[in-house]
Amino acid sequence: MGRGPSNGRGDKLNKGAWTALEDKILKDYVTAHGDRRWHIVAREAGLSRSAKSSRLRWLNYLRPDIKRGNITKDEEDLIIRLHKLLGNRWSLIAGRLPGRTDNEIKNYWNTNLIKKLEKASHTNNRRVNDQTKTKIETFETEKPSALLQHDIAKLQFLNDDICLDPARSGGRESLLDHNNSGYCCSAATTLVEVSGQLKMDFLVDDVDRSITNLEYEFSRLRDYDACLTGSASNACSEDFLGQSFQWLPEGFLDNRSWEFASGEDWVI
DNA sequence: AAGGACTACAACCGCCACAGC
DNA sequence: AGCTGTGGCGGTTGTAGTCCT
Repeated sequence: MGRGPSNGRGDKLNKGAWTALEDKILKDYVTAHGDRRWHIVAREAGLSRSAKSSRLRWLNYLRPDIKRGNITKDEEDLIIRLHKLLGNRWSLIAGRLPGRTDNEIKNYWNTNLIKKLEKASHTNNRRVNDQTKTKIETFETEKPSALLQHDIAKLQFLNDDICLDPARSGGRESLLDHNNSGYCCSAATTLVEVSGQLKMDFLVDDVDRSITNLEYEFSRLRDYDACLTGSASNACSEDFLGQSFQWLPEGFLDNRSWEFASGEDWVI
């Protein structure tokens, strides 16, 4: 039998479920001294717990701003959308759901949403052509600002995938996640020019989630657009400060009409 | 009522990034 | 430049509670 975990003083560390007394000790200590330097917290609070265990208990359970209770429908929708954009980056997703922890969202995803989405996907897949998994969704909108168009076009350069040939399509790539801020968009995959019109295709590979995701993704584009044009809130603007746009000359897209390409194989 | 299957979620583990030395 | 300590993250496990037969 190997040596058990220790707190540096030779004391054997507790593992497993936290007791109410341990919770109280930790909460009182962190409230008084702050939640930094966890090795000091663990040592000085008088808990026979590791720094890691103490930190996790505080962040996932004892923190005063934790929201207890069931995940709401709105929160669930947001989790699905964010997961579509960010993947298993639970801390980023949690950052967009006040009072929820990454662990809670991860658990909710693994125990509820995976099954729910698999079931929905199975149902919806029967509605589409079984020869293809990738769909192109129509999304009509008013013309975004030139600056946003500019940035979308920049993306195409970044991906080395700008194409004016509608036969080509790009892969799903991050659009706005320049600094791991969590603001990314996987929607703008292909920019094409057809008969003098600029079109953007949204490629989706998950039919049941496509519409809500496209709405969400496009709303993120609009948020981003608002930030660029100065019409957004400070909080939003701060997320995009310091971005630079230099791949296309100003005005490159200004005089083009703007729409999103219609899907050819979308089946309702 | 018993016990096996399933669910929910707290907690742990291993890995990585980063700062300080 | 390399080492060490620490914090943070995502994956996984353990287990209590619930459901089902």
